[in-house]
Amino acid sequence: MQLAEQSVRSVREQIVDTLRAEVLAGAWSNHAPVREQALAERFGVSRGPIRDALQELSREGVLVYRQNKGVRVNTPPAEAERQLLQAMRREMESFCLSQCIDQLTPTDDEQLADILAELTRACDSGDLSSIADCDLAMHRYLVRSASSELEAIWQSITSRLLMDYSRIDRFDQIVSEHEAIVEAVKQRDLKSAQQAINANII
Amino acid sequence: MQLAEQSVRSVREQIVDTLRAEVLAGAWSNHAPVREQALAERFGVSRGPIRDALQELSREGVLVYRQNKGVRVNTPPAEAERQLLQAMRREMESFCLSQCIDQLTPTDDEQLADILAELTRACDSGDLSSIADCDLAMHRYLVRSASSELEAIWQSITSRLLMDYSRIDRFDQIVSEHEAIVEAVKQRDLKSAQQAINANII
DNA sequence: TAATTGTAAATTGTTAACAATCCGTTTGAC
DNA sequence: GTCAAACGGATTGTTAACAATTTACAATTA
Repeated sequence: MQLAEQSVRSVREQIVDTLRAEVLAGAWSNHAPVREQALAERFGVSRGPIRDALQELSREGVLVYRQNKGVRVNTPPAEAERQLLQAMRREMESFCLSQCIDQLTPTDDEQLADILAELTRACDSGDLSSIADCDLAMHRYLVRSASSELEAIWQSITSRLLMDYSRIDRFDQIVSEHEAIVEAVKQRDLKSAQQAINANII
Repeated sequence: MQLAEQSVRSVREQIVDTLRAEVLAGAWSNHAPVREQALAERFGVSRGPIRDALQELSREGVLVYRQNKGVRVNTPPAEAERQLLQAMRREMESFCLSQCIDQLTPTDDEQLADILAELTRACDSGDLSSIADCDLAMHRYLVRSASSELEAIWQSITSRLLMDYSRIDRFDQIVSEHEAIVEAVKQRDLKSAQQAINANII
């Protein structure tokens, strides 16, 4: 894992991550169109990087793009699609765990613990955007540890699944579920970790 | 299915489709970097739409983007990843068939027959780029008929899988496999169609 | 020679202006 | 009064110029 590479993130990446967290946290309406100029002013850049970010989020499924009409927030998938996407997400994360769990180092354990701590803080304060961010960050960490190649697909599936993130009310359960994941991973117990992941993806 | 919408394709979409077909057909080296200016001149547009297209293909997994260094052709996935991606692709296409097969119309049958005819021509002439294009077009048609939402994920999986497309030598087998798919779909025989799809995805 | 520094060309990243398109409103004919 | 065409503001799409970064190569030094 190259920390130096990751700490320098492009303007587009930062905008993408910010907007994604907001949308998945339910902070945006899916009726009002998203205006490029307004976002450009908010982030203090021109429309170019904004368009890049919106395009990426559209490809990812968070937003929907229509020619000459800009983007809007995507709608949740139909139930049948949702079940398929969920099955695929479980399959991917189980696979990634099996690939990476024996190669993780104490450093990785610390990073996961850090994410868990931040998730706990976010749940305490009830900051939905931050909760969504931390929740996904932990799963993403495990996926990325196994294969950066699969990360984009995972993100695409996850983004489409979590459209109803704002309905969460049991913050404590989120924390305990992720504690179980971190603990099982720390023990290098593949079966338990996969179980914990499956229990968390509902 | 809105044909009017689809027949008007944006500049970016056309460039994306053209470049994807070429890369998947093995026409590009994965050593030489891709230059934006050269592509802009080739397509007769400015670098803007080219950058959009390259970004989309990067997100899709056909190309790999590195900050300030442009893009290059992606490398094939490791064997373990390839197997996962293949399983996911099978799962998706089986699902999409089950969703759409009873809602297809004779018009859809004709469209599939058209794609098959074009695939046959492409195999006769040995045009790898066109073969890749037609092969994917048929599968994409079925996926899109079930859910335009899933199309992007399917494309992302498929693009990463087909990196070794240029190694195909048995053109006649490609045609017969797709004939089986079209026939089973025409009969609205879900089981047979799923079998034919699975046999084709290897 | 090998390693390092400096420099210029090439390339990507960003911006602002301009063109094309969309959408609500007005105008006008019937 | 109703409908359709035309207008105008707002928004997206494209372009070309400029800024920042990388890369290749020459010059310098140990």
